[in-house]
Amino acid sequence: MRYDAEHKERTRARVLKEAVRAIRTEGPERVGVAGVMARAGLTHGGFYAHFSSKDELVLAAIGEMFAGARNTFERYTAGRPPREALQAYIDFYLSTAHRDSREYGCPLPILSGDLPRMAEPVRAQFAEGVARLTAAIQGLLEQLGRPDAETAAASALAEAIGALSLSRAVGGPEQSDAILAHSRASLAERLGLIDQAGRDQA
Amino acid sequence: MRYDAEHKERTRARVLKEAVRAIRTEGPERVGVAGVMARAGLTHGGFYAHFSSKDELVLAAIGEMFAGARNTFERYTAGRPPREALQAYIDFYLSTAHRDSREYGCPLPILSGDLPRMAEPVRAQFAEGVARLTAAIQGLLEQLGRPDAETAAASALAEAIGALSLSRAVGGPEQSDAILAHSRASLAERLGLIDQAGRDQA
DNA sequence: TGTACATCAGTGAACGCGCGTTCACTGATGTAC
DNA sequence: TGTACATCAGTGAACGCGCGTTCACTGATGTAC
Repeated sequence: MRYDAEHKERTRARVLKEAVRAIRTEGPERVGVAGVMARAGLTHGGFYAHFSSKDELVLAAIGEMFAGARNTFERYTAGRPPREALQAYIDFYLSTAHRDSREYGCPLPILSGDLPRMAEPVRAQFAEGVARLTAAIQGLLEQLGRPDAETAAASALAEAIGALSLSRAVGGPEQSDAILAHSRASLAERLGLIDQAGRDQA
Repeated sequence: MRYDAEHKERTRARVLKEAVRAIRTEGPERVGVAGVMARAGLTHGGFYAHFSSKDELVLAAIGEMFAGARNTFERYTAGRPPREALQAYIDFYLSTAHRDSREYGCPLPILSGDLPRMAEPVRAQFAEGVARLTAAIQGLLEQLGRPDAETAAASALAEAIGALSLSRAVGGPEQSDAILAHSRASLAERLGLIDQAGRDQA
């Protein structure tokens, strides 16, 4: 290699990072090769030295997003007792900050609408992401001794994703804040958490 | 007018109907003027006799979708006692039939992902649709004597939308069916309904 | 140490394609006499 | 009743534009001697 061994890899990572940003901001159907490359400080022609097609880029970028989501879950829950861990993750998930920063948020609500039209490998990643997160929540609920942990986990995840999607879609800040607050209150009650922190933080 | 008075109106309705179909199937960003016109049995040039732009078409089509959704809610709830009405609507909403027929389903999960990128009038329609449906569910819960009807209604709607979105996004029929079943069970319990019908129908 | 060479990440012009929109036109139909 | 005319919904070629992809090239860099 003429450039040092990591050079190309670093460039690829930069392009990938910009692709993630673009998917989050514009949606997976609107990402453009030229735009992503320009934001990475390159011209569009060089793209094919790193990815064989736009579809491959999107697939890789979505993989990156799910890796990030697993990280986020870890960050909020690792080393905490189950009730506190659940509380922390839900408070984050249904926070106005999460709603407002599509750039760093959970990929599930961002991708769910476009997914039925996407290629199989992406759908498989998504399905695994859902299963993984549901299982993680279920695990916490089982530690709390809940007998219906599986149903409760699936239900909580569905509500969290639905509430976040709605709060982003609805324009007015009041209506949007209310959607998040109602779901935080409901989840706190259903899962036996304390809602205080959640309410105040909003 | 050279053609009888209703001729143009009927054509417009046909184009609009195809636009609704296309938005539901392909998503609002993918609808094409030429495609919609072709499905309506016309050539693309004639489009501008009916709509001044593609954006106007999309706006009108989405209006149509929300009108349909109000109809659907009425159909499942009108003339029924509140508990039965709620049960019927939720059973419909979280049915595999609803999941599988994007062509006739609720516009909220279909549009929520694309909405943050859409024009103001569309967002206003969406926000009104959410408010209306939440209020209708809240009304039923109040008739059932629930003190926290507002929170419960917002929470139930969020869960229903989230579960439907996830069940559509996830590929495998088992995982998808399970998501619906869990949310039906959870909502039935939370709202004091009987889940039998829901479980069996899936 | 200095010079000639080989490599290959990145450049930028060009391609075919589908899109939304425009526009001169056509021809089926209702109206006037 | 029959004929000439006016209307206008719908046609289809053309436009400019942005897209994903290709490709001949360039020039900064590492290697060989």
